[in-house]
Amino acid sequence: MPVSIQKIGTEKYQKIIQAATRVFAQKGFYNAKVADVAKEAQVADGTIYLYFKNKDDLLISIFENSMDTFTAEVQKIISGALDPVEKLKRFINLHLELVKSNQDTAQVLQIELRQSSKFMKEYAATKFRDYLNLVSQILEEGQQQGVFRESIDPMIVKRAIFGAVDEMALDWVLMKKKKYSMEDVASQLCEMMINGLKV
Amino acid sequence: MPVSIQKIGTEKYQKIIQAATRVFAQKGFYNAKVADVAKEAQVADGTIYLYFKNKDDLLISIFENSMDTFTAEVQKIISGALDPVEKLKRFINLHLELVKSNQDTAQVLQIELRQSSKFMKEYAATKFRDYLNLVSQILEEGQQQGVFRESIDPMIVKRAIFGAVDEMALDWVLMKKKKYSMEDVASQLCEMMINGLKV
DNA sequence: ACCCATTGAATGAATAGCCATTCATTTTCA
DNA sequence: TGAAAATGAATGGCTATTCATTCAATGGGT
Repeated sequence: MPVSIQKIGTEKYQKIIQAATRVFAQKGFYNAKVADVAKEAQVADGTIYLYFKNKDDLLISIFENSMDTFTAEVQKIISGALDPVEKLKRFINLHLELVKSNQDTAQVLQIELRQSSKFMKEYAATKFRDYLNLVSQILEEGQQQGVFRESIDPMIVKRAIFGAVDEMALDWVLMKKKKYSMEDVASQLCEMMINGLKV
Repeated sequence: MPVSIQKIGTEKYQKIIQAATRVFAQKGFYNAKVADVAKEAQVADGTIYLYFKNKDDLLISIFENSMDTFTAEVQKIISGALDPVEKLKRFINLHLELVKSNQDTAQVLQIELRQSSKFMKEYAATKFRDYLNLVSQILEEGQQQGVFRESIDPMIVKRAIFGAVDEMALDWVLMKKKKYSMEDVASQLCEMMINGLKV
């Protein structure tokens, strides 16, 4: 039986997605058994295949499920008539916040974004680009308004900013005993980035 | 037969390590067969096991082999009586350079280590910390000399800097058609970081 | 110079275990 | 009561690892 679109959003579909997210984050995609996911979701092994084509599809679905949401959330919070500096601050804070409150998902995304088959990489790249472009938008806006230096190249710098923020977020999540708070991280990042960009 | 220490550095050992690096970068650790590595190294499957305990050991060895070298190289170039700003510039340039000229290794380190077992993650963390601390050293030195702001926390910012630089490097490597040169990347990064840190 | 015994390296076919996926059967529920 | 959903034991494919065998180099004896 094919996996029909109407199964998405089903209670069981969500339960499995969430279980898979936890399990993949915990053991890594390749070390996780489908049976592990089934057990975590309190479901029979075969049930997974009523909702997902195969193990890969499970990973792709996790990605799809969350990436759009994250992009939309960031989009929402930075849109409006705020000044670019404020937008950048909000972006940094929100990204950290999103990672913090979706730790397992964040770990899975990180992994999926970077490894996996060619198909997935290209597929993921598109969704990822949308997210990244939220940053370059801010940068361009800042340049137009004369608050950010003209010499910076938004296409390059968007990645640097993302890299810094995401590395911090993931590290903070993976850190056993928290040596500093997420607020400290946010303010340090904001300070450095803003000063690094301003005219 | 155990893998004796004296096999390390052997011509065949190196040949296998290099083949494995290429294959893992190409197909990903979990999708690569030991037989693939053997073929790439022009060696029989069984021969691999004369030099490495198992497939995991191959991955760990790649990591060990390169991480120390990289750390040493960076250490060398930033030591000496240069000012911290110059050191930071050198660090950024060298890291980019290292990734550029060791693309397969960089991919294996970045991508594969993130998704590997808990053991490897913790093992890798040590070597990685050594590398990161080269950055915080620079930052502290800069603060002592009064060129970098006191308000920055080296323990936090070292990771942000690494994140930005490494994300750029990896992205540049993975990018099919290069939209910009590595020199552009370096100068953009330097500009942003230095301005972001200066008093 | 030649022979051949010894040793360690290398080979690759065979093994064995793992685990994704299937599907005959059972359960649920409308 | 029958269709849909769920189950989980059985299957089959895949591949890491092993190991009996082959190969090559060395050197001691003639």
